[in-house]
Amino acid sequence: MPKQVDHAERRRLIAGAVCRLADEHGLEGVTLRDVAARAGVSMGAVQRCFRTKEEMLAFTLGQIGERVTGRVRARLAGSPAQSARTALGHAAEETALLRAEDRAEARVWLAFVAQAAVSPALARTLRADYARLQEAFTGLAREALEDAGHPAPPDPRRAARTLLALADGLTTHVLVGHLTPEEAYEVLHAHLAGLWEAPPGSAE
Amino acid sequence: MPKQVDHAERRRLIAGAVCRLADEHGLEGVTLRDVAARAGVSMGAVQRCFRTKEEMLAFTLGQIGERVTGRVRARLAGSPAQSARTALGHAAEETALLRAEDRAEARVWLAFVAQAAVSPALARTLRADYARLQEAFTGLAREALEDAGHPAPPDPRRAARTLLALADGLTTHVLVGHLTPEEAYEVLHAHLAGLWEAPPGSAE
DNA sequence: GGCGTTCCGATGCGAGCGCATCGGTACATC
DNA sequence: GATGTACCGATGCGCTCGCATCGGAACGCC
Repeated sequence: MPKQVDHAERRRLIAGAVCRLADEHGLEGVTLRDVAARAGVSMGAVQRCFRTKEEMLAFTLGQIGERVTGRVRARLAGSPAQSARTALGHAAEETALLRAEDRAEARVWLAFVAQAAVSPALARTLRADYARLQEAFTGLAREALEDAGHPAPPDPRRAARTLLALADGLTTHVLVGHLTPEEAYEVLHAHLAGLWEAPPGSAE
Repeated sequence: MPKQVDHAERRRLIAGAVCRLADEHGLEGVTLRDVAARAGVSMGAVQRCFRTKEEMLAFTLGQIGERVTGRVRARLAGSPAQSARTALGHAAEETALLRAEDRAEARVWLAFVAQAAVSPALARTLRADYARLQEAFTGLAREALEDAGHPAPPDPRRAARTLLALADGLTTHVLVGHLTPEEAYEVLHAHLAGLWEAPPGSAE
C-alpha cells in the first residue's frame, strides 16, 4: 500500500475553501482552480476527491447542513436543564445565523438555496436538512406550548414551520441589508414572545 | 433622423428573456448569447441596450421589483372598500409569490437575492424594494391593528417586518420543496389570524 | 436620389472555465 | 533497495464567456 491520504479530511478541507470563496464572490465565483489554491492543494487533488464540480458543491452543502443542524442539536442537548421555551429560542437563533461571525455561513447558505431552486440534487440535500430542523423545532414547540399551559395548545408543527420560515427570511433580509442583525433579533424574539402570550385556542 | 427604436420597450423585452432563462437555469445560466436568442434579437442589440451584463441584470431586478410592488399597490388601491386586515393579507400573499404562476418569478427573485449578497449594486436595488414594501405593510398593519381595537396596539412596524420576512421565508421553502404552496399559504394566514387575536399589550 | 445618421448582426479576441491526461513522486512491501 | 501501487501537480484541450469591432442595412431629410 503506497502513500495514503485521509480523503474524508481532505474533502472537508476543500469544502471549507468552497465556503470561503462562495462567501466572497458568490457561488458563481467558485472555480476549481480557485478552490484548489485556497485549500492549498493542487487542482489534481481536488479532482481526485470529487469527480465533478457538482459533486464538490453537493458535499459542501451537506457539510453546511450538518454544521447548522449539529449546532442546533448541541444547544438542544443542553436544554433539559432549561425550559423548552428557551431552547426553542436558542435553536431559532442558531438557524437564523444572525451573529456577525455567522455572516459568511449565511451568505453561503443563501447561495446554495438559490442554486437548489434549479438543481434537484442540491434541493434534495436541502430538503433533508429542513425536515430535520422542522422536526426538532416541532418537538420543542410542542413541549414549550404545553408548558405554557394552553388547554388546547396551538398546532406545534405550524408554529415550527412559521419559526423556520421567519428565521430564514430574517437571515435573508440581514444579508441584503434591509435589516440590521439587531433588528432581526428583535423581530425574532418578539415573535417567540407572542407565541406564549397568545390566548388559548389562538391560531398562532 | 434615421431608424429609431423604442429602447425602453426593448429593454423590457430583454429583461423578460433574462427572467425566463434565470427561471430555467438560474442566474449563472444567463449568458448574453442566450438572452439575445430568447429575446429574438441579436447580441449586438442586447449590447446596445445595456453596456454590460451587470447593467442588464440590475435593470431586470428593477423590473421584478416594480412588478411585485406594483401588484401590491394595485391590491391596496382596491382596499379602501375592504378592511385593512384583508388588504394586508392580500399584500402578503402577493409578496410571498406562492401561486403556481408566480413560481418563475419567485425563482428569479431568489436568484437575484443570492447575487445581491455579493453585489452591492443589486443589493441597493433590492433594499429599496424592501423598504417600499415594509412601508406599505406598516401602514396597513397600523390601520388593521387599530381596527382590531387594541387599546395599546403592538408595534406595526415590527409586525410588518415579521410578515415580510415570513413571506420571503415561505417563498424560499416552497421553492426548495420543503413546503407545498398550500402549506405555506396555511402558515401565512394562521400567522395573520394570530395578529388580530393577540391580547392587548401583546408583543406580537 | 444622394446623404448623413442611427442602428444592428456577424465575427474576432483574449480570458477563463471544467475536465482529461500523464509523467514523476512517495511509500508500503518484500 | 527494487518494485508495484496510489497519489499528485502540471499541462493541454475544447469550449464558452463577456466584450470590442466593423461593414452594411434602414430611414428621415434635403
